[in-house]
Amino acid sequence: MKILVVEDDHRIAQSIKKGLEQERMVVDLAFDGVEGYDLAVDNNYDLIILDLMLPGLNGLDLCSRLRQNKNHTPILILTARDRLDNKVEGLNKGADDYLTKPFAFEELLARIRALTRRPHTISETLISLEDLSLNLQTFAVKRAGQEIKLTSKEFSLLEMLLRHPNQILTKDQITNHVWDYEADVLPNTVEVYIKNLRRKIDVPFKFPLIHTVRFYGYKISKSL
Amino acid sequence: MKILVVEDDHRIAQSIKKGLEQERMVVDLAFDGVEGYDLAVDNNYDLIILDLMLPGLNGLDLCSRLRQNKNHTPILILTARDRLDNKVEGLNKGADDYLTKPFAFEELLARIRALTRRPHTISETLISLEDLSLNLQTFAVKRAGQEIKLTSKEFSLLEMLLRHPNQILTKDQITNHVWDYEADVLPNTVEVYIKNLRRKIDVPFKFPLIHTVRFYGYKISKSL
DNA sequence: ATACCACTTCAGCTAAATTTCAGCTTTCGG
DNA sequence: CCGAAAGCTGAAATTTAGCTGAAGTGGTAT
Repeated sequence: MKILVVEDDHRIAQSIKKGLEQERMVVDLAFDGVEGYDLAVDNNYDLIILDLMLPGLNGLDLCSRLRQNKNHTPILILTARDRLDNKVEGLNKGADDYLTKPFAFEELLARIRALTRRPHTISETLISLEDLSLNLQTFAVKRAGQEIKLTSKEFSLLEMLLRHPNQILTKDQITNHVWDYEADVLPNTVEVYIKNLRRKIDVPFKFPLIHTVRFYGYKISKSL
Repeated sequence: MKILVVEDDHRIAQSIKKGLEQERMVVDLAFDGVEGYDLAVDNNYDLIILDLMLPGLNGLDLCSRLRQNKNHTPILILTARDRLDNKVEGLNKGADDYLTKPFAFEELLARIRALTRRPHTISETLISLEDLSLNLQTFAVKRAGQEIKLTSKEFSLLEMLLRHPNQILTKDQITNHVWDYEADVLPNTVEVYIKNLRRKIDVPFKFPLIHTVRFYGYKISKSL
């Protein structure tokens, strides 16, 4: 999966790149519109992530130019929350989806998955580990056949854990994925969420799935 | 169910594609007439949705060319409201139905169902959940044997909920289905409609069917 | 013109989710 | 066994999504 990110804010661009690479995607960066346009026509990307406010060539124009050239690469637009009116215009110019800043990385990932998956399959909407399963379509969470109600942050955190089973995730990685990049959350916040998650999906059941790895972070796995 | 959408406006094309995929249909897109014609002859679609104003080869010509080639795939034509005269010509050239822009997605779905359902069956005109039923032919709504009067938007919203029972629908999904794609409604509008629907179909009865799932949306189901 | 009706928006309220805090427990090297 | 750092926890404080009564808007029938 090869993705082009056109975004002049280096901090956001880098954080997207880092996050996507962690998901085994290949990421190219462009910091202005012209550079972005050139890369887009020279390469066959699976997806273009495009900020609207760009030096050089603005996002909307870049978008319509590509479309005029019969380039149908899916385009995901990033826009500031107070400029929602751009949404309509963007979708008019040929963009496929949009996301308002600031966004949590998990949200971005969800959009990317939606735009790039070729045909729909059931397996993509259901992730599970042992007797725990999580339905991304209905947001239903079950363990040992029992339905469990989670809040949205809890769901998002559990989703991230389940997408990286048997792997240690640091509190830092977690805050970067689950919270938006402007949020400045304490490590303790993650601890609290882990605690609440455990209360719902671990404590009432025979064995725990979420494990603390002192000094490193947390891990979801069958044992140890 | 495999459907071809020939539409040069990317926003409309994408919104149709996204909506139909949610209904478990497979959707191919073509952005101009020639591309559309090629796809249509190479694949055996169950339905073709065709915009009239197209670059390359216009919709009416595409339509008659297919018919000349003995391709009898049902064709649904999209046309601007102020060009209703096209309707007659379209139907003459072999189209099976037409829809004026802008349309609400639920309208489109209704046409598609009409064109692709093989034999008529009762089950297709009556959808129900528990003691609530909804007749698509007569637009009659009943709960516990009692007739209920709904406005057209209320009906449309309830129909969408009932077509996806036990499944959470976000406010965004709802506005995309029930309102036309040019509408720019606030999330609160959906809340108000839900409230009015509840007043009519939930409050006067023993147990509620419409449930709020905080942060995610609404769901119609027997319980929880 | 007038009254009605469906539809949409608004502003204040309520309740739930989120975040922080302060004190507690556990772990681990010496 | 002790002290320090890391993690845990219950509850308070804060923020935000959703609810609601009422008002505004535009179209249509009388």
